[in-house]
Amino acid sequence: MTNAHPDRPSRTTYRHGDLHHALLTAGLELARDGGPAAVVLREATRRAGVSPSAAYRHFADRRALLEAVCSAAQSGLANAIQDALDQLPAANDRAAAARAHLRAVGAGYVAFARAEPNLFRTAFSPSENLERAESPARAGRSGMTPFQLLNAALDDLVEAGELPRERRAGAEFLAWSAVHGLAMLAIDGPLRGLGPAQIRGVTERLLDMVHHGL
Amino acid sequence: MTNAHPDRPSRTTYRHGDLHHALLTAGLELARDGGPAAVVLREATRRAGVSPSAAYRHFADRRALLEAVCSAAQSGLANAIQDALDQLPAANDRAAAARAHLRAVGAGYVAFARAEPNLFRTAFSPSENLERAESPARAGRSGMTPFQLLNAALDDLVEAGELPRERRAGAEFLAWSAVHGLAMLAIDGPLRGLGPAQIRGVTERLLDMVHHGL
DNA sequence: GCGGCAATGTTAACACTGTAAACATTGGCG
DNA sequence: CGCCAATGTTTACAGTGTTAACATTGCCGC
Repeated sequence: MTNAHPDRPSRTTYRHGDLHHALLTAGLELARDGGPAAVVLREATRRAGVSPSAAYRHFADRRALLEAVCSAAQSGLANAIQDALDQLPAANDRAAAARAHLRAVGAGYVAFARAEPNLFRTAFSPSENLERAESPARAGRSGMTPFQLLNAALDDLVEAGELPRERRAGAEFLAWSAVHGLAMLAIDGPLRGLGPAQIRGVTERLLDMVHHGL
Repeated sequence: MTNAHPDRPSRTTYRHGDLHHALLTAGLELARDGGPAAVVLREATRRAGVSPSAAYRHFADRRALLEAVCSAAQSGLANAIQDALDQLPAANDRAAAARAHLRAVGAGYVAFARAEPNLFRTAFSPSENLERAESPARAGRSGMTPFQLLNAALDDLVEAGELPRERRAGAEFLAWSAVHGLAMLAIDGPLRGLGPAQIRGVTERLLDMVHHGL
């Protein structure tokens, strides 16, 4: 069981063609079912049908690959949030729409953590990481990173008159803290055992807390 | 630099005496300056002045050692919270005291994360972990785990009439989510660069949010 | 007291990892 | 068309977790 993809079509050309992309894809696959610790250089090269050292032509070291995978995972998170936003019904009440907007961001965040716990863990694994929360590599199809999607929702809340402008600054950290913490509890913590409906319930309550407390 | 403790007093007896404890201590030291990934069996045995395989007489595998270290780290977190509680001035206002009680738990939590980021990361690293949030091994000098200290604070809040009893159930998850998330942002996230005073400020604001939103 | 057993450590080995240096191949540019 | 830079391979080394076979010795029952 050392090789999940024993004999890949075993390319005939000497050059691979798009090894960088192949390694990233393999790494993402490894992360999806194994978390950050499972993204291993040699296994990635194996799946790409290439010798171990070949990876060093495209990534400085294992850490560099892991960070690329991590960015891809954050991009997936951004898409999950976007999914939640897309399902938002068109509302005529501006204020209610803004509130729903913020809630959808939180709900999408937690939903992704539950659907892809290993990718979620990977997205937030390496230190020196979250710092660049706005790197384009972390963006989803909307072109925005999870952090930016959250900020947009908060801005919307202000413009809708639902959040006093003087409380806007820093609010993203409060909201993010709450949602991120909940996501962690939901996949690794005491909330792990709960079913989807219950998780949704706790999430709603937490979003209430954020809304009232912000 | 493969061995930080080159020639330990190199015991004369064949038996070590308390290898289990020595390994755990070494593991904790490794975790303190290197995080969960740095707690490595062979290095721990080296520091204990013992051969690599000896560890297997006391821990099933590396994971088992890591989990023991993790419990110890949580115990440290419990003590940090207790420190914050101990510094609480004796108040005569029951309600204010209960509010301060909860805030102290949150503040101690974040303070520990900032003071010992690697231990904090270790405390919450292995999956299958937070589940047993009440294991005695995770308790601090008060005999309570971080989770139990939080619950006690919330109970106090109810008894002081500051939290409606019907909103008590599950409140621990909301409060924990917020504080835990903030702690993560403060050590690995965008809040990493902030100074102690600024972190205290954000923490206060977050605790306001929790208090108003609970 | 003492003999043997079970607990504890040691040695040696295996399979795996990341990484570097020297070498091989080849696409494309002058 | 020939050469060079980019890309991939081979080989090697140090480090890791883990196991099996062996060594030592504290302690418990006779």
